[in-house]
Order: sequence, then structure tokens, then C-alpha cells
Amino acid sequence: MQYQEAKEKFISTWGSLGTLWGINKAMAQIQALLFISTKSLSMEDIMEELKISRGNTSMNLRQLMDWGIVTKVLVSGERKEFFTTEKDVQELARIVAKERSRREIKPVIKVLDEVSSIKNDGTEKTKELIKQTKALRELTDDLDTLMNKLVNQKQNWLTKSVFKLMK
Amino acid sequence: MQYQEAKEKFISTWGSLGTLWGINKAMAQIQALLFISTKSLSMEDIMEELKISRGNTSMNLRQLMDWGIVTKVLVSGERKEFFTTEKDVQELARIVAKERSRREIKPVIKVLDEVSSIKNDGTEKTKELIKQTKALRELTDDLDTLMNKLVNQKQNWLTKSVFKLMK
DNA sequence: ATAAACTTTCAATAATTATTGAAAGTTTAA
DNA sequence: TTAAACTTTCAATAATTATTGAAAGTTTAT
Repeated sequence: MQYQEAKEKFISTWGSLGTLWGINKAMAQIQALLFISTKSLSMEDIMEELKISRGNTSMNLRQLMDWGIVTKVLVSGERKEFFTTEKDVQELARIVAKERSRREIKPVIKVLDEVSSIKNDGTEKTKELIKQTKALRELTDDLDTLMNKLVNQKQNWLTKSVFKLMK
Repeated sequence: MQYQEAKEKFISTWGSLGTLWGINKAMAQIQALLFISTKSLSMEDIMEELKISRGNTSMNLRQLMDWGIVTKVLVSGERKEFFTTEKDVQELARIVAKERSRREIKPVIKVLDEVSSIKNDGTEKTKELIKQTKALRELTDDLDTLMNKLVNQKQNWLTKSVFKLMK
């Protein structure tokens, strides 16, 4: 496999994996392209490489910047904007975990709290609803906490003590 | 908030959260309905509660059974089939984690391996591609391993030692 | 063997989500 | 101030994904 093929394979795989970390295909592909690029890229560069429209590129770059994954870089002597992504995978994971927690998990916990605190009228079905939503709330909360803790250990978090402990 | 409202809120929230654990809306809603139900339900029951068609119900129930989340139960004296879901949240998490690892994460690791093992022709861009896909491969693999380990600790895995260690 | 009771399949359709491209908006240089 | 260079916006459209419903298939009771 040569460079070009490998690059395309990486970009398309990472793109379709986007759903796993909660973002859309174009967004993931732009990030993937920047991730393996040795220099920052302009909108023009990205459009050309990924064969997507200007509008699409603009919107998805903005979203990536909202997530804090991509940043603008000023290239002296150039008028147009250039973009780069966080290059450290662990920092990337930290950002993604934090954002998903904030955007998706926290709101769900809130709803589960509301649902599990309805008045217990003593009926079987009400008891079951309360019991099960409470259990789910706790699990979701635990997973969220764990994820954030893991991911906030900036140095070697995975390969160090936690990991060994669990052998 | 009364029972009916709480129930609907739970089902719709859990349904839209489906993407977070990688399944579609109807599938997640069926699972949610079964999860808070005190007895097993027939296809008819599910169709009626969720206002979805017979075909949709049938297909999504089959998928849930493929995942190993839902099982048929035989109700004596009844000809039609009844369904129930795993009621223990931790066991549920275990199943979901295992399936997602198998269906999504493992295949990605395979591609990252292929890409990162291309011939190093010494150019900057090739070195970058190899370096970054290797880093991503390791992170993905570590997260996958960790997830599986966590989730295979059947008893109190979250609230016990791991959790305390990370305080 | 037959028919009633039930489930599955799948082509058609609907709903949702992503993408385009051109007009409007903004910034910079002269 | 003007105009060129660039970015953003958003209505229209395309692509994708989910859902329906009726025909085909299966199982069970008699």
C-alpha cells in the first residue's frame, strides 16, 4: 500500500467512525486530514483534498472549532485562513470526552433524575419505573465520572497504574 | 409529573440517546419500554405503546435479539411471542460494550494497523501518517481494552477499587 | 390437510440529515 | 472608498436512513 492509498483509507475509515465519537462524516474527515497533515491547510486545500463544497467545509470547520479540536493559524504573508488540529491523541480524547459529557450525557442524567423522582403511588409499574431509571442514572453518572477522570489524567493515564491494577 | 408522562419522557429520551450507544431510535425505544415494564410484552403491545408498525417492531426486536439485549419468553397458554430485556444495568452495559467493540472498534483497529504499516519512504508526510495512525491505534486499543476490562468485572466494578484509586 | 394466528420480508415511501452553490457578508490593501 | 479576496449563510437539493403495510412465510390446533 502506498502513501496516497493509505491516506485515503485512513480518512474514510476515520470519517465513518465519526458516529462513534458523535460527529458527522465531513467533520471527522476534515479532522483526519488535518491530523496527518504536516502543515496547516486552507479552506481551499481541504475542499480540494476531500472534494467537498466551500459551504460544507466552512460549516464543519466552524463546528470543529466549537468543539475546540481545530484552531485557526495565521500564516504570515497569507490573507486566507489556515487550520490545524490538536495533534496529541490523548489531548484529543480529553476534549472529545469532555464535550460529549457536556452535550449529551449531562442532559440525559438530568432527565433520568426528573423521571426517577416522580411521586411513588405504590403501584408496581411506578415502583419499576423509579427503580430502573435510578439504576440507569447511577450507571450513566458513574461512567461519565470515570470517563472524565481517566481522560483528565493528562500524563500516561491509560498505560500507568489504572491499567495495571485491572490486569 | 405523573407516571404516564414520566414513562413517555424516559422512552423518548432513551430513544434519542440511542446514537450514543450506537443503535437506532426505534430499537432504543423498544428496549426502554421493556426495561421499565413489569411483565414481558407481545409485538402487539409494543406496536401499540410506541405507535410503530408491525414490520418495524419485528425488525428492531430481531436486532435487539442479535445484540443479546432482548430475549423471547414463552408465556404458557399464549400462542404469540413475548419479549423481555436484560433488567440489570451492569449486565446491559457489559453486552453493549462487548458488541460495540466487536462491531466497530476492532475493525477500525485493523485498518489503523494496515495504514500504519505502509512502507516508510522517508518523506515527511509518510512519517507523519505512520506516526499519527500508530498513536491513534494505540489509544483506540487502550480504550477498547479498558472498556472491556471495566465492563467484565461483573461485581461492583465501578464503585469499587478502580473508582477509589482514581480519586 | 386446513385454516387461523401469528411473524417476517421487502419494495415503496416518508423522514431525517448532509451537501451544494450562489448571494450576502466581511476583511484587507491600496 | 473601492474592489478584490476571502468566509459565511441558507434555501434548494441530494443522499441516507427509518418506517410502513401488505404479501409471503411459518407455526399450531383441530
